[in-house]
Amino acid sequence: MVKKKKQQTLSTEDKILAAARKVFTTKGKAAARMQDIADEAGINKALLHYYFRDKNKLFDTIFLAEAKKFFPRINMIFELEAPLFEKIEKFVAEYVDEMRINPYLPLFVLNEINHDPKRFLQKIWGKGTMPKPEKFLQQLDSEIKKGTIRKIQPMQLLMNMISLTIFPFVAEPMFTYVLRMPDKKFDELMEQRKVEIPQFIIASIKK
Amino acid sequence: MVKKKKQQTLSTEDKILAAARKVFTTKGKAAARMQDIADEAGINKALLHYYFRDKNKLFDTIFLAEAKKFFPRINMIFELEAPLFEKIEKFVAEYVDEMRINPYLPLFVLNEINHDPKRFLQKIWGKGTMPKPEKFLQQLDSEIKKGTIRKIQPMQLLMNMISLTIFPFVAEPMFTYVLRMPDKKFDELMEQRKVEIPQFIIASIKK
DNA sequence: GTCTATAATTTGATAGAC
DNA sequence: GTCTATCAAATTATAGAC
Repeated sequence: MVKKKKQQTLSTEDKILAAARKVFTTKGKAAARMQDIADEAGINKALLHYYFRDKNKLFDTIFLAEAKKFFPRINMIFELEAPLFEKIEKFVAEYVDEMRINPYLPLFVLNEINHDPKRFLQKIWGKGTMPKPEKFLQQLDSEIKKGTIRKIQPMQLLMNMISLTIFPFVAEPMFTYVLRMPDKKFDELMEQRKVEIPQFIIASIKK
Repeated sequence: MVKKKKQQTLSTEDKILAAARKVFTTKGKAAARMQDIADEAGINKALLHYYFRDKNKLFDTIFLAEAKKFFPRINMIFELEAPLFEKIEKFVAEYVDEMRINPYLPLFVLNEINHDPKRFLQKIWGKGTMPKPEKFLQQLDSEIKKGTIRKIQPMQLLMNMISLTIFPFVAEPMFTYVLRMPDKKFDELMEQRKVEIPQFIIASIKK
């Protein structure tokens, strides 16, 4: 018995959070209006300030929650104990699943980090969750020495893996336009990529 | 004799454009302040409005110029008449060079498109420059049939190529932080990618 | 063309009734 | 907790002198 709510109706706080999430992630922090959020939540501005003192506090709450969906999965591949190819498959599948649900996620997070890196580093990201890529990079080194995969700079391979997985979601509007692709077709392609990306990587590095 | 300017000092209009470009691309449209731009240009706000009627007009001027640096190169690979592997190398090298000079470029463009796709499609992108990927996709099909490269969905390969090339620049702040990488090291890695990416792709698809 | 001063508008935030 | 009304601050835009 985890959830106590018996009603389907959300609490005011939850309505605000859902509305704020929608407005902030689609418009960005600077362009988001407190009035937009109030309208979206079906309440008035004063109530926003009652629950969350000001716009910055509300934004931080949302951003932190979204960043937690985005980053821990990168961490995961660094921590996970598994054979290399299995790790790659798992990483790609998890990320694609997350982003098919929340396609706005990477662009929102990357953009806000870019606009205010210091705030992000100091206030948002606690030192406890600092990712440690060393283990994964060492695993790559070790596989190269064993001769399982061809010689390649581990850092480059890591970048390739992350780029292949995340970028299409960052560039969705561009892709659907440049390639004249309906949203449904795009979503199908993303689903296929859970297989396509690991295949592409492994075909490139396996000896 | 292309450039007529004999003085090193820029015209007021050029100073404004340079300042606006810097402020818009680093802060984004919504967070950019006319005062910031005036300060950066070393003039006052009134003069901004004298040269460009309002913020929207100024922004459109900047965005259009930046988008033109970003998109035509995608178009290039669609139009170019060359063997496949050569095309890939050329595409990657051109893009990486452009983005090493303007690392902010892809995130700025993709973000503003995302925040207002209709404005972008209707006002900014003329139908004349509409990219036509068909030729490139057909070339891939043809190479697969010839047996030069393994079976792969052309659309997926195209996405892979673009993702590998552009994403690191979108995610620079994340990479330099997560991988604890000084800016100089990042720039070195990007230079290497001009070779690394074509190698990575070709190793994956060549038969 | 360029400036100072100021108007007009937008927007975040608060006071106070219910 | 929730609302209406209002204030205060920030920001775009203009008027008018030089």
